[in-house]
Amino acid sequence: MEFDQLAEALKALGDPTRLKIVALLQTRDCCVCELVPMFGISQPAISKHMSRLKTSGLVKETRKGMWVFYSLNRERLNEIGLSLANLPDLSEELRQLEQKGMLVQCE
Amino acid sequence: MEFDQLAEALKALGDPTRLKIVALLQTRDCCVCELVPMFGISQPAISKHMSRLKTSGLVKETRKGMWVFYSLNRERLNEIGLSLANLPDLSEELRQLEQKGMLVQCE
DNA sequence: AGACTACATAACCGTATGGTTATATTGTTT
DNA sequence: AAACAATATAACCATACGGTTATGTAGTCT
Repeated sequence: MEFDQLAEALKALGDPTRLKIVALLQTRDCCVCELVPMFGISQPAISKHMSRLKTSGLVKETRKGMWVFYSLNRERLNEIGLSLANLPDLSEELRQLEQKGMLVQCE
Repeated sequence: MEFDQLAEALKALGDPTRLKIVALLQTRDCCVCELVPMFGISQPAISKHMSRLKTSGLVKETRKGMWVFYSLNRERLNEIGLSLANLPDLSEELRQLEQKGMLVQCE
């Protein structure tokens, strides 16, 4: 995964409310009206959080009558964790920069 | 790890520049003056990024003469990855909320 | 059709963020 | 001591963020 995309995903997870929502969705799917009383913030606030989680691929929505059920995209969450545990090796880029003299080796 | 603390760490990683710095530090320690030309942003900008990474425990600094070498705290990075892969199970909290009737079970 | 419910979107607001330039601060060198 | 180099801090700025209230939209139920 590219840095920009991974950073975007990490930023989506880097909010306590969204992080807890993701944890909740591990247990079971939830609709917005369930999440509102849990977090004590307004319905639009929850909607925006869900929208952001959806944009970064962490959550899928399923319309069911009036309700919109959000479910966790476990593969995506797993992928982010793996990317974080396995960040790209930039030693080659470092070597090239050093060769071009663009990199001062301090010490 | 608590949600707030983990979210804080994820937010620290949720910036492309900082994420790439962390990846670079996997290869070798760097001082600020090396990072500046790599990213094409100002020295204070790099300093602030390093400060933030240090605050969230992802990076350690070692003063060596004029330079400050930053090194990756691999344990910390690992810990964050593990926390993300192993988010708390909130099923008990969900159950309690349902018992109190504070949670509408939709459908 | 009309009222109601769940959700999304819009407009707004205070604060955080990521950058800048200017100015300490600290160590090195002559 | 004076000049210089590397880093940090301060002050500032535009944009992003996380919340709010108000309003639109779509499905449900008499």
